[in-house]
Formats: sequence, structure tokens, C-alpha cells
Amino acid sequence: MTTIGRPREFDRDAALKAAMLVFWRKGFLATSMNDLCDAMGIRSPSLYAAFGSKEDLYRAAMENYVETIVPLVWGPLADGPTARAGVEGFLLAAVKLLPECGAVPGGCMATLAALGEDMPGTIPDIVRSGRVQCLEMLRTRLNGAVATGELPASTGVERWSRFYLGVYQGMAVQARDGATSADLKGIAETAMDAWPGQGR
Amino acid sequence: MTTIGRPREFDRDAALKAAMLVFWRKGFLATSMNDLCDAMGIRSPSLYAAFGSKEDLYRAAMENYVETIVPLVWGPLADGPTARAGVEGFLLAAVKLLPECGAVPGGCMATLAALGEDMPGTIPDIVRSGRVQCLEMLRTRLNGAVATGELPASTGVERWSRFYLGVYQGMAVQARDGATSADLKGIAETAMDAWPGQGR
DNA sequence: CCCCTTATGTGCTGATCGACACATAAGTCG
DNA sequence: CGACTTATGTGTCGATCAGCACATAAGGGG
Repeated sequence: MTTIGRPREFDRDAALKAAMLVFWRKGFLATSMNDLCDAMGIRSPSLYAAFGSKEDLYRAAMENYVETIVPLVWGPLADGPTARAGVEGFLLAAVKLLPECGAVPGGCMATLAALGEDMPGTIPDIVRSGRVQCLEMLRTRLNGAVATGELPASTGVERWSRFYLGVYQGMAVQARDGATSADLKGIAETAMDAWPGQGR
Repeated sequence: MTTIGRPREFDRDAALKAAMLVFWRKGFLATSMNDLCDAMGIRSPSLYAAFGSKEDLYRAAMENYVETIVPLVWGPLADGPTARAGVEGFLLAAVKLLPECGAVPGGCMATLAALGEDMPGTIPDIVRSGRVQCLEMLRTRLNGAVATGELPASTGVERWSRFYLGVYQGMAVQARDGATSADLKGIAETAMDAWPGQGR
């Protein structure tokens, strides 16, 4: 299919990725259109033509983050041979990816976005939906473990899901405050020692 | 001592408290000087004369929060008869105070501030210091428990401190996303079941 | 009473915000 | 080659931002 009209001179996906990295690093409020134009290498009319508005661009950036970055941490949850191994793999992946490491921003954009600031428009819905998806992944994995008998039927899946989600969120906060990989690993191991149904 | 010059016509402490509540609800970036003037019932020259700048006012507001609100949650940590009772009391206080409840904002200003946004000036240092103080309170209580023999000498105080801090931080995030008191209580109880040195 | 000091109220400043008008350029289609 | 469609570049819009100049008001000290 041949597109009519003057062809776009920049790579839309590359520009979106650049915008995602800026939003990840600086957040929605602290990022200006100038910041975005500089990082994306385009002028604002091109940006508005391709992405709509700052809020629309943020939504697209969050979707890009969920598609490309989130699986690096949450993929092991679904991939582990058992639910226990899945949760452990997910927390250990967080240990590796949450601290600042050079070019890529630290922390978790989906977890830490729009927490302490009153956001305009639909921004709160966008980020809340990302966090709810994470909770849902934990529910799914733990429900599966109850179904296969890996966990006793009496396991409170809802509370354990929220517990491990909370541990991850706490790790993200402390990583933002400069916690080391060793610090985060201690949190993850401590949380794994609490794994349900194996004793008390 | 008689103060010279025209006397101030507003209550400085009441105005500071009003500013603290606005910063708590909306965050530093999303709060404008207009918001602050409206809430404090004064005009901007009076604000600048009494508090310096927006950043100075934020620092004062955070100190006010740490003095008046933080003890409502963290006071039970030091007051409990044992370290275990202290940590449990602190988490249960968080269950009651983190969810939105009418006039008072929900969440925790010190925990959720400046997480997803790039903040100007010394704002990051201000909020980081608040969170480090919380970690220090946990360290102190758990170190005391090791000294009195309540916990075995082999207890890794650092990792347990970061673990319970992380649980609290996760509860704060989920409260921001609409978790109920029952949801938070489940997290708190699950974390208490992991209490060190009583079995496995 | 006048002088000094500090607070208040009006109104404004330069900077920056998100967003767009407009003219021009670069393609495809007839 | 026009006619049409879409992208780019320049420039700028009104709104809002944090902060302050200036004149006026309200107290105490002499």
C-alpha cells in the first residue's frame, strides 16, 4: 500500500521510544514539550500531527513501556516452572533491573508514576491500569498454583497477590532512593521465605 | 519580647498546616502558588515574606508533616512493648490511616513524594531524608530487639528493616490506587506472619 | 506627635507552558 | 505537468508559572 502525501521524515517507533525514556526518567509533569521535541529530534507540529497531545503521547509511551520493559521483570513470573519459582524469578529480575544502571533509567515507570502528584486528565487512569495489570498477573499465577495443588486450597490468593505486589513496589521505592542490588535482594529473599503453606 | 513593625494578620502555624495539606494532596509540581495562597487565605507577598519561596515552604510543610502526621503511623513502632508488637502496631496504624477517609488526604506524603517525577532543587533530598528517617526507626527498633534477646543475634536487621519498610511503602502505593482497609490489612498480616526467628 | 519597621494589597514581570496558524516542501495520483 | 495530500519549519498564541516592585497600612519607640 502506497501512502499518499509527503512521507514522514522520522522513525515513529524510535521517536516513541525516545519519548518513553524521557517520561520514564522525568515523569509526566516534569517533562515539557521542549524536552520531548529535543529527545525525539522533531519539532512540535510534527509531534502533534503524529501523536495528538502530550497526554496522548504519554498514553502511547506507557503502552510502549508495558510492551517492551515490563516483560523484562514480569516475564519470569509466568515462565517459571512453578508459581514459587515464578515469583522468585520475578523478584530477582526486579533486583537486577530496578537500580539505576547507566543509560537506562532506574525504577519502574508503571509503579512509580503519578503517586505523589495530582495529575490532569486521564493520566491517573492510565497508570492505575498498568498497576492493576501487574496485580492481575500475580492473581493468575497464584490461582493456577492452587488449581494444580502446588498451593493448598486454603491459600488466600488475593492477599498473597497484594503482598508480593507490595514487596515489589517497596523495592521500586527504595531503588529510587539509592538502595543497592544487595539491599533489594535482601528484601526479595525475605519475602520468598514467607512463601505460603510450607510450615506454620 | 515585643515584636516591632506591623503585626502579622494571619496565623503562621495554621497557614503552614493548610499548605502542608495542599502539598500532601497535590504534590510539589502540581501545586501552584495560587493553590497555596487560596488554601492559606493570604496573598503571595505575605507568603514569600513569611516562608521564603515555594521550595522553602515545601520544606517547612514536610517538616510539619513529619512532626504531626508521621507519628500517627510510626509512633506505635516505638511504643509497642516488644519489637514484634511495635512493628505490628505500626502496620495496623498504616492500615487505618493510608486509605482516603474524608477531609484528610490519603496515602503518605513522605513515602509517595517525588517518586515518579524529576524534582527541582533540593526537593529530592528533602523527601529522601524523610524516608531514610523511617528506615532508621525500624533499624533502631530491631537492633534493640536483638540486644534484649527478643530476636536471635543472627537476625539480619538491615534486611528485615528494609523488608518491613518496603511492605509499608507497597501498602501506601496500593492505598493510592484504591485498595481498601481489608486489602491493606491482608498485606500487613501476611508480612507479620513472616516475622523472623520463629521457626524455619 | 513623627519615625521606623514590618505586613498587606494591587498589579505586574520575564519565563515557560501546551498547542497551533501559516506558509512551504515533498511526495502520490490523474 | 497540475491537483491533491501530508509533513516540516518558523513563528506565535493565550494561559499560567514563580516571584517581586511599589505604595499603603498598622503597629511600637522616641
